[in-house]
Amino acid sequence: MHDIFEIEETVGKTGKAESEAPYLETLNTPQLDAVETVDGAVLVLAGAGTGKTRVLTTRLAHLINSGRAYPSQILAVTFTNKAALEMKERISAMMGGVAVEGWWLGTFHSLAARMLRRNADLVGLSSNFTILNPDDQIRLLKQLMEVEGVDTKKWTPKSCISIIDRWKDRGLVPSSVSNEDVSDIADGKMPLLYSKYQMRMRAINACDFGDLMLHMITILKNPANKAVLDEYHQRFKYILVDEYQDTNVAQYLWLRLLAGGTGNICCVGDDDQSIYGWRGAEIGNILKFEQDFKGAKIIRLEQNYRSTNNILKASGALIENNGSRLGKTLWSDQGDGDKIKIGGLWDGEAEARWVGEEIEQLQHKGNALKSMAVLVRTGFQTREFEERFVKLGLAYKVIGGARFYERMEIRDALAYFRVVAQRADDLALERVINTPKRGLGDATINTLYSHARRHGIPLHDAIMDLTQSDELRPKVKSTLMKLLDDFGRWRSLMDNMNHAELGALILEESGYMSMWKLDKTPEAAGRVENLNELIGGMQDYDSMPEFLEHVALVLENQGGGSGDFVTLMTLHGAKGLEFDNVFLTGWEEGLFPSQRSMDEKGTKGLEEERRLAYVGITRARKRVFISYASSRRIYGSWVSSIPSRFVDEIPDDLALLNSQSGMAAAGRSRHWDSSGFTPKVKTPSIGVKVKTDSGDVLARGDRIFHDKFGYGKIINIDGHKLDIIFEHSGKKRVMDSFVTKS
DNA sequence: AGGTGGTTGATTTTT
DNA sequence: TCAACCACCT
Repeated sequence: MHDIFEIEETVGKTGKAESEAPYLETLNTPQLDAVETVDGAVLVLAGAGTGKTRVLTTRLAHLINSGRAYPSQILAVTFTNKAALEMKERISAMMGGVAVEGWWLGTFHSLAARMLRRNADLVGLSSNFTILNPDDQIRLLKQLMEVEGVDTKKWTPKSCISIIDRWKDRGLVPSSVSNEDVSDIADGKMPLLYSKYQMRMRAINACDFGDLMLHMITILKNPANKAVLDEYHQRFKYILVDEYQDTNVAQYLWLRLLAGGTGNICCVGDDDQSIYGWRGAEIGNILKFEQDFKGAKIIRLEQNYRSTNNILKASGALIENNGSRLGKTLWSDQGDGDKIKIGGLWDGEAEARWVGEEIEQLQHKGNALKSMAVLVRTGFQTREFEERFVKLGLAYKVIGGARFYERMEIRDALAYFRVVAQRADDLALERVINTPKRGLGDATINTLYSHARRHGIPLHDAIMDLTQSDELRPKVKSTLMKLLDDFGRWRSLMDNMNHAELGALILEESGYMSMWKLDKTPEAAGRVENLNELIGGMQDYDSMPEFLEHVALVLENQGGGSGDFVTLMTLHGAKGLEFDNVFLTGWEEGLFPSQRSMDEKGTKGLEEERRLAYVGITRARKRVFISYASSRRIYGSWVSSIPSRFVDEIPDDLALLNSQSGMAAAGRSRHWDSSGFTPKVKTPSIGVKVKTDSGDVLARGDRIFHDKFGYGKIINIDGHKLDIIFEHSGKKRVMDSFVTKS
């Protein structure tokens, strides 16, 4: 499934294993130390390409082979399903094909869900609770915001749900949200909304991702549940954690509670690769590991088996600009290799052309397209490369984007299954109650919902109530009764019928399948195909609930397929992967490092951006190309920028620079042959001055004042529209009539 | 119920 | 620029 990528991993070579165990022989000294230091707390600081996964899997195998623990006594936690699968495969291969089913090896969320299903009653849930996706979360919160009279235009449900998510990431339940955490967002009603949200979730027997961790913490730290904690302490003799730098506070608390028994916990990670702070990851977890786990031992893996020394030195020089790090220095015995090529280009189009040319040259020298990746900071940047690659006839694939389980028809089908599996799943029921059309409009739904909320019961039960009364029109009433009847019948079939067959039956009997079969829009055929694929895929699971759990927790196998193509993706998406040739594009101040990160998080934001640059460089085995453009179209308007500070942080002696004539060069003395460039004739059409109705003449670079946004600087002029970077609210496009010269 | 025009606002993303 | 969303219309 991930045959196109060489997953992060390189094999150690120079082992001197004292033990007879053959799997230890290929490890180098620190790797061996990391595998054999089994007792107590251990932090393995594993730099990029130093054999992290190998250490983790070998350690797991070693614990079992040496008789220290049975597989069922080891808790091994990863961040993504891909990493968990990778570990399972390797372990299985290493141990002669043992079956790993039933082991406690999985993602934080899947393991916590497994625990929570056994103990759901302790937090007022039943064990068949639904796991909501972000879309459901937003819809639920939106309903509550409307009930509380919060303006959902001014404060979007999406941004409000992320506040709740961050609270959950920090392990905060509604009652522990403190005053400092309250802002004027949602009229200061966020704590109220949070607690209503949790109440409603309980009423519909549902959890969001954050709850999986949060509820388990609540259970484990409650003295009344000491027996539960004791049981886990007895069970788990050893704990292994991957990507520790990405854990949030809740995950840390969960780990610490579970490790409280034996104290044998081994975390592997790299503080320099912490790039998920914006979604709650707490780099402090790895930085203060020694304080958190008394007597902890830190082992550094610094020999890199992936990249050339030039690449390692460049990334090392860059990351040294960060303040708080544990610190390590990567080295390799593979020689210096090529210098980094830096290209300064006029605009995004020229940048895409340059990258295209370099790719073709590499190709002529015998490099396969799949050895190359073009990495961008933000999704929209891929477009210009795609256009260029299409022109050149270069095969490429964009990784990331819409996934199978996010397609509309798949979600609808899953919503039917969810209601069958768990009748209280309001959000699923709401989704399909009138799909296909059954003549149930907004008015009816609102009546049902207000009844449900008033009585604190799920929608499903509200429908049962109201179909016993005369509040609804007879037509509506009979439609609803028929629907409940259908769901009841499907539910009763669940135990006796094959779940895939049942799935097909539901889609037929509900009329959902025929809705698409009769649809004559161009995409309808594809949707029918997708639905059939969904039914087919269900066969791989043992039951309907197991299938739904998989869908809720497991991401799509992205980027599959074979063939030779250039990979295009974001820097975040590239973490954990490696390529011979890596193109790092759009290295401009404001874009990378992103202005928004710096505005919102200051130095912390900048340092995370720098770690992102570090991750980017260290993806490369042989060659790194970095490019920046002096102007580029962003959201329709031209933006000029200077080269990223990160470009300057690459030492001159490791890089060669060429920039298109007339451009300000980033570094001073680096030059490589300039024959590769054709000077660009056309310069982007950018206005420089405008006269406002009030008679002011505004020019690019002027400092201005805007009634709503305050002070800012004009970066571009397009007729009477100005692009301005405001000191407090970032870049905005405004009309000149609202602006005065300051 | 379905279509339309006007406004808005826009990273990074896994589970 | 462009897509998503909503209010309003047919």
